Amino acid sequence: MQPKTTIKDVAAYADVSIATVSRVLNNTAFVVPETRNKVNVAIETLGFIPKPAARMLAGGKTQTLGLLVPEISGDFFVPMLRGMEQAARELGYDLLIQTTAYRPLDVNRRLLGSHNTDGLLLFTDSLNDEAIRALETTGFPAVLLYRNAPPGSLYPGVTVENRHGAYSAVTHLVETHGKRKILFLEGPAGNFDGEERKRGYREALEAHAIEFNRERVLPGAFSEECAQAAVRDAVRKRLVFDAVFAADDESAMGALAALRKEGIRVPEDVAVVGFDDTSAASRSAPSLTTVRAPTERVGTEAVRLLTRLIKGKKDGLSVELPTELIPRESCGCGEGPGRSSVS
Amino acid sequence: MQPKTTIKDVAAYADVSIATVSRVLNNTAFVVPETRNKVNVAIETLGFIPKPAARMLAGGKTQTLGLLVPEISGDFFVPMLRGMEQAARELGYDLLIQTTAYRPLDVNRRLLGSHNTDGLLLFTDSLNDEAIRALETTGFPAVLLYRNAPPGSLYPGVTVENRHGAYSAVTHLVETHGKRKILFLEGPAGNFDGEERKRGYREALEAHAIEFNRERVLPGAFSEECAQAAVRDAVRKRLVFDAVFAADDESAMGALAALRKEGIRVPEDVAVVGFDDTSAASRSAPSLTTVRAPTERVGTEAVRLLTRLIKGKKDGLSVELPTELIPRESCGCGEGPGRSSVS
DNA sequence: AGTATGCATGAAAGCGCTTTCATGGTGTAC
DNA sequence: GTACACCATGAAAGCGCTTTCATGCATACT
Repeated sequence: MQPKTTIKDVAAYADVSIATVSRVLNNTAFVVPETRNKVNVAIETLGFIPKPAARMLAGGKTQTLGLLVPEISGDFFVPMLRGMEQAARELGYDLLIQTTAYRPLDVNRRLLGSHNTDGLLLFTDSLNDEAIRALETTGFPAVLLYRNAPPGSLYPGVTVENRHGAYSAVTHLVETHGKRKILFLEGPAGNFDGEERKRGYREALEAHAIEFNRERVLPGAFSEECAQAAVRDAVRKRLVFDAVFAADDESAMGALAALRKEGIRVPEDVAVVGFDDTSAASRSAPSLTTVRAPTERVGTEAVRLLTRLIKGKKDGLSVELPTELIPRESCGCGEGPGRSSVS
Repeated sequence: MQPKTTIKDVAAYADVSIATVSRVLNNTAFVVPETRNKVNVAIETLGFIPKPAARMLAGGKTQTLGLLVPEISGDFFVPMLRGMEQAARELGYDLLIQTTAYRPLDVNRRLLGSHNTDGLLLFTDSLNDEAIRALETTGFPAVLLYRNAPPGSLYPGVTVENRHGAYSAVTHLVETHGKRKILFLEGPAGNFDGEERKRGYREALEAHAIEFNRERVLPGAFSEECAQAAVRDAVRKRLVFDAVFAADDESAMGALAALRKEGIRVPEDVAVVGFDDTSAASRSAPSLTTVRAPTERVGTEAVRLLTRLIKGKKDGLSVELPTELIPRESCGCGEGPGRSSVS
């Protein structure tokens, strides 16, 4: 790739005007096959690659999608990103990653201004409701990940069946394993997924005529440390429970760790169920029963939706992807060697 | 942010020429404080943000760094990316992510062409030696991650002390735990880190007068599944060993799983040590003794190096970051409750 | 044959910015 | 008082591409 091949060179080589080259490049108008051929040969020979910056300046599009996340962390980040990258590539877009961690308000300026993405993927809590609404008034395309639009916004969202997933997890604990004193490790305050999962938990209790007990709701904050501390305290306070349903796998891992350290057997004494099915879930000992969320698909769907929005297709409705309970050892389902071989 | 504020508007508002606006924007020439002030006020008032595309077209720089990875996966990806993102942001660059998975050869074209990054972060095996050399002949700035430059290339690389880390891990197994029949789960063929770690393993054996035994080198491929299968086979083939040193944590996790399933106790019967200290290492049961690699710093250092290269500073020498052995339960060091509470 | 219609192509005007070069107004020196 | 620098600023030329708009040729119609 010669650094300096421009559309002019191609035009000269093919003996046509730059307009024609542009036309075959973008397929924006009919070009006689013969001419088209000459141009293609020239492009190939010269190894010409259109400069996106110029393209963008002239045309207005960047072919770049911005991903906004509060911080880069968590086991589900990798599959989600993988899904996005793949979809973006297939659709001819690039992916720009930015964290909002240190400039939560300044975002519009920086992102829309500074890099001119064609659209934004807004991860959960990357932007607050107000910022989202503000963004929408500018008419900028965006889709929300793992949350729905705030009141007053029409941005589509890509979510997973949180309530259904939580509902089936709790139902499984009750119906299959006869548990009735189920702790819930909730998510960070205000987090969409967390709230929905909690709702599913409550609905399942209700459906089985189990009274909801505030004391059984502990902070998990989607954090292993936090969950671990909470469960440890619960044990030491002699809180009685026979199962733990965590709002996410990280919390579930924390619960597992706390219980182990307190000498409580899982799943014999206490069953544990998580949510997400991160890669760690199947690895732990005991392996973690959890609700599988199609994380990678969330990424691809979000990108698809966004690109449609960008193209002006207003069919971009919110998507809710299915979740599924994956029974493993930690609830008592796993047949595997599990801990038996360990002892 | 009005979508259509341009430098012209600012110039008009401040009653100066666009050249002057550009000058205060970029601080490229002295501007009388009074004028500068007028301009700044105009910029502020109008909420003006220079368009990067135009900037780039005119000036030549994109302020964007490209990250090339073969595929998005693995526990270490998140911290590395976090490090990069942070450094990039601090230095005023954006991060563009691309996988080479489906177009391993086409890269130059697509990446350099299609998005005009100012420089490239090349992850391990994202590009083969030839492609790297080819890239270098174009004079394009790049730095290598987790590998050194191939012969004939002068690109700087950011690596970790693989040999030292491996050496100390094996030494620990030998000296502290009296192990002498140590299996090695090697990395993918040709992988830089893997090769270096293997070298460290061999050197440590040699230093302790333990004969190197080809049979004790098993494929791990940085993959949990692969490692698990390899260890399982080894056990079933009645291969004798008292420790496993895995070239990375994923493999180590595979080993842990295989041993557990085969009814072999860790660390009593067999000690296991990994490499990387991914987040999963401290979570597993037993927790994994491993060599900590400063993954996040690899990201930040790489970005720093790259931006220097871009600025033409030739001081960009390769960096090797320190590693450190983290003793936990899986080698027999952990004091924690570990598996005792489980049984 | 003469005019109308269609259509592939070329010429040229930007897109928004950076940067060179020209300009005119000071300040200094003779 | 004239001459020479010096320097802040403006005018204008691109950067490489897309996209009207105009053009000219070939075909179709009366």
